[in-house]
Amino acid sequence: MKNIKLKLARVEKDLSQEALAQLVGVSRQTIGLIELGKYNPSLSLCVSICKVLSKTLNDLFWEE
Amino acid sequence: MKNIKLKLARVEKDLSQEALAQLVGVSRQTIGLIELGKYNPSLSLCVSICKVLSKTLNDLFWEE
DNA sequence: TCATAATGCAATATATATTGTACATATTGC
DNA sequence: GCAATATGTACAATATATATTGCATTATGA
Repeated sequence: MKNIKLKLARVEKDLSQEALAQLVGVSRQTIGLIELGKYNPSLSLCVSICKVLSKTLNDLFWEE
Repeated sequence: MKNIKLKLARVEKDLSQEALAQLVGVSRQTIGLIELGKYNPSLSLCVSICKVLSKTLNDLFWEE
């Protein structure tokens, strides 16, 4: 399932996938694939993304 | 850093590492190593653990 | 319309999570 | 103290996240 919440949080900060990737320190594809729900990031990567986007794990990665 | 919160949540449910591992569908070592903070689980594994323990990602894996 | 940036997508390469097995050390109940 | 169970640890093997590159497609703005 796509991660819409991540995409929204990124766009809210006016960041491209590439810009976010650089801030987080991963490749652009990694961000793209996570948004597309095509894989399963590590916890530390999720945490890094959250911090860059000023969100928490529950905000971006928890589905009720 | 050790994941004390995970260990507490597990013990609260009166589960051994092995019992939790079986409920989650991973090996005992994986649970043990996560509690010891020796690695970096995948998001889907974190979510599975949370669900078994009736917690959320922020409860178990978010450090302020 | 054209140029450019942003994004999706695929193949291959590498790093690392996770497993299985096995053994050592703690811990707990008797 | 002893037996049984729970936990830490090590190593090799495997699965999978992530990187790299390159190209196709879709926006977006002049």
